[in-house]
Amino acid sequence: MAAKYKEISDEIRRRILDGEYPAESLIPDQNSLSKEFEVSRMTVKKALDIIATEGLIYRQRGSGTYVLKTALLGNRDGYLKEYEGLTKQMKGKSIKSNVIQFDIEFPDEELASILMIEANSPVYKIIRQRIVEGNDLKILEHTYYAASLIPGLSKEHAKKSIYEYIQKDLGLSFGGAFRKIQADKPNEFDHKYLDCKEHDPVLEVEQIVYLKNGKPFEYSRSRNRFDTRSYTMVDVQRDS
Amino acid sequence: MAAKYKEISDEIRRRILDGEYPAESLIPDQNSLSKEFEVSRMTVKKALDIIATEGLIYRQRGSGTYVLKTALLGNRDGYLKEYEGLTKQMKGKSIKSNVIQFDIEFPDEELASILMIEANSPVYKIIRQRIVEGNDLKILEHTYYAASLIPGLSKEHAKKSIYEYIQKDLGLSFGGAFRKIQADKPNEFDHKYLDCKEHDPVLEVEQIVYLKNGKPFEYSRSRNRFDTRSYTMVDVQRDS
DNA sequence: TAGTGGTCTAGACCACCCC
DNA sequence: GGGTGGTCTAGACCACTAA
Repeated sequence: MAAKYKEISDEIRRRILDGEYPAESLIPDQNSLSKEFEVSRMTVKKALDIIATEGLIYRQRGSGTYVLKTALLGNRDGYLKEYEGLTKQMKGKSIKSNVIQFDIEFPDEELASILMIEANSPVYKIIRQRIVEGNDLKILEHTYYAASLIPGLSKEHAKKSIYEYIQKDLGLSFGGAFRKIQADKPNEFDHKYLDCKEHDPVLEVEQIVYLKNGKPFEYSRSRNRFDTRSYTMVDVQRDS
Repeated sequence: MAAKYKEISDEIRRRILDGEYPAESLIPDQNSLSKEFEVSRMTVKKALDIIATEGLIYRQRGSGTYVLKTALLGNRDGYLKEYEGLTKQMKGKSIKSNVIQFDIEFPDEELASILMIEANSPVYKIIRQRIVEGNDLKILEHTYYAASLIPGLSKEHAKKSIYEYIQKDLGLSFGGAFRKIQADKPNEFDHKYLDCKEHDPVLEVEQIVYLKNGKPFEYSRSRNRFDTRSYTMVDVQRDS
């Protein structure tokens, strides 16, 4: 049983996306909604808070709650929730993972520091070429996992979805990620696996992914040829 | 008079950053905090919600609230809150703005659609080279403003801070932004104003910035030489 | 002045962790 | 079983907008 505010926010989001609450229009006030859903006004407000951080509505004291006409911008191409994993992110599309390297080794000083582990605590080093079918989209991922946190990882998992193994088989939850996006010149790997021409720029997303308890378990660099991928995000001002 | 939950979250954040609540430690439970600050537990929780979305703490039902050891990662280089404007973002550093072009013109079809204006509603077109002093950091900005929303913009404002004009003089507030980050090959402008070598990749941030009422007022592309700038961000999973 | 959203309370119940 | 955080309530007061 989900929380009430979650169910209500899901319902209101649906009404906006389905056009029952059209863009630019006022939606019912919080008192009406609390009567309709038979909850307290606080619970309605909490539901609206979620919709607001998603950029769908705009509230003004004394006036009401409006549907923003930008509410339907959604379905962004590379919407950056990378900790969902590429497999989930590209849902509906089939992904082929070509495992180029799968090793277990000791981290160098920098990597040990990033993953907050000791120098004698091993890490998995995995390089994969991911191919999104029917899309001509190729991605090159250099990934390290702390073996102490993600035990039993195998090349078989790497061929499918590592995140599925971590979440379903190991029962771990992700807490968030720290990311750096940058452009780079292509290297030999990129030429080979991304079909880069000699001077084609590369877009790299470097990330550290954390478990819910704050422990970093993954460090990765995901490289894309400049003309195949971009990252989009929505930033909503808090307050109001 | 700020809201209580805001004051409390500011105070708790300070305690974490100052080390009064050390990394990895448990902070006082919500009942203790509500007694200390003389507010209800709901208000304490709302304050902690803010700190949690900032990635400083981790809460576990039945167990308590911990300071994450990643809490001090802050001070990221190009932390992506671009709607603050470069001037504010680079606070402490002096910025020189070299106005390359300042025009008012009619938008083409695509731009009119992006800014949600009519084809006969004029826009300011501004190209600026921004130079962060002592940093050798150069940025090339191509910007369009809807003239109907940002009246009275002048070349003088462009030499200083346009955002300051919008916020202080016009009294407008920003609601958020939609961004796309991508890599690109350098063009003639980049060679000239970013000191790009012939094949140096460029990192471009394309953004649409909205006012609080959801109206888009700015479309811009900010270009940086690949080795001078990266964008970092923190993504925290909701829930828990 | 009526109606809106923002904040806050005091208390309640629940799910969960740890002892 | 005792303590934690998550949710929810019913009502209150306030700030603001609009008529």
